[in-house]
Amino acid sequence: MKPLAQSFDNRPTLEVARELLGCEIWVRQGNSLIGGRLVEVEAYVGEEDPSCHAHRGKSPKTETMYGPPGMAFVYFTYGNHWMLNFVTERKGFPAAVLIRGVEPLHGIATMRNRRMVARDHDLTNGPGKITHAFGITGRDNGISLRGPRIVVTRAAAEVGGVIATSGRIGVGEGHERPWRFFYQDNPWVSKYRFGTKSYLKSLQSNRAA
DNA sequence: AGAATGATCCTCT
DNA sequence: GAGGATCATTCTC
Repeated sequence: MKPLAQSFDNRPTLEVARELLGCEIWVRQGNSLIGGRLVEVEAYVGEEDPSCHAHRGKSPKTETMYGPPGMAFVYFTYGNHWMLNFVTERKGFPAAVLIRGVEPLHGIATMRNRRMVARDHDLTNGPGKITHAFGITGRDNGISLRGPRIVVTRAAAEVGGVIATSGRIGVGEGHERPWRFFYQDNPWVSKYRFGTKSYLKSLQSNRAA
């Protein structure tokens, strides 16, 4: 299980995001090993990006994003959910890739116990679902993605499928940037699609509030 | 299939 | 106090 090299992470975030598709994430805890393939990601790039949490500058909350590449940036949102990000670019430049969709490869019984859903493609087809299924929480913020607990590796074999892009989901200003990358038609891609009526509606309610 | 709603709580101000 | 890079459930057609 060979982790991605630092030279992989320390590049423009859009390149890293695009190439993270097909890579694998592995989480060890005790005897259990959970693994999956990344099928949907989003890039958040620098203080100039209005959707990036670092848009308002450095704070204890965003500090991990300013750190060296190859770390896990984990934060809490909407009362229930942890979000897992892959920190990119040089130390001091805040950028990260949000992991939104994962295709389960290993430890599926454990995921089912945690998630309690009827269909396997509901196990990990969304950012909050992934952290729940993999057992990732705020305790993991700032730890390395080169192990020992969490390891991100290159794809074991060539992964087929058409790669598509779209605007980012669930964000207000900046949503129009096509910085979401995913495998078209993969069942583990999250359900909320850019451009749907419900998505546009959520934008309106965000503005009203 | 699409739309609406409530859950629920960590982190910073 | 307020703000969320969401999810499951519960409706409606």
